[in-house]
Amino acid sequence: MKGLFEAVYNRLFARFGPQHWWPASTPFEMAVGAILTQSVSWRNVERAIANLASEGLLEPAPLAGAPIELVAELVRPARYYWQKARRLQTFARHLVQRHGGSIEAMLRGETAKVRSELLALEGIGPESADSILLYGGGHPVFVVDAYTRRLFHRIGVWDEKIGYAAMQERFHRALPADPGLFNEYHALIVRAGKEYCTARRPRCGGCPLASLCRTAAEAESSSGEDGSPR
DNA sequence: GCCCAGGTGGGTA
DNA sequence: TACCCACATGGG
Repeated sequence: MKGLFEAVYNRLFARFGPQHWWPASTPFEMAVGAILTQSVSWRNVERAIANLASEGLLEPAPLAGAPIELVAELVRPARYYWQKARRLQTFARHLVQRHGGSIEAMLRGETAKVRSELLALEGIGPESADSILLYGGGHPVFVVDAYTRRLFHRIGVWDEKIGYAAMQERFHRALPADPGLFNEYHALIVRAGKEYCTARRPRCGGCPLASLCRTAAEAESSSGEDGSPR
């Protein structure tokens, strides 16, 4: 591991410890969560997953065969529910038709091949595909997301408008291709992001990365010049 | 009442 | 390539 990427990891791990990701009991449930969590808080995803479980739909074949009206109603808490119901069934049907209903079978393939297979499915973009590869299949692929973009932008590592592939490449260059490390690092970024690095009002006080961070430094200095009380 | 959350796909210039 | 928008719930 090199430079800033190593320093950030060490600080986050020292503060938060192991995150035990992904929060799911099977690879298929993990993939369902990856689709449902798109632009939605995890709390709402948990409700949707519990609803699917209560109807026995956390398996590829039953989910693939269920009426879309039922699936949509069950995943309603996860927002965009018609769209996500369709995406879940597209994924489940792909597993049934191409892999005997086994996500493990699909994930046994070579990384680049499985990735392009996932990306070809409706509703699975780079982040969802990489999450499924890493957290569902143990492939050495670093997952980046909105928190990663924001947090490392505020630290001064890259521009706010950097794309997914460019961010991912920076991690792949800086880190050894270790799935265990990638797993923990991404989870730690999300943990820190939720707690300290939110979009509108970051809470830099107490953030383990504050001494590396421009936003935190600005908040600190401006409190002594312009924006301060009295 | 307002903002935002572990994105993706489709459209336009 | 670079933006813009639809999708459409629940919590702080």
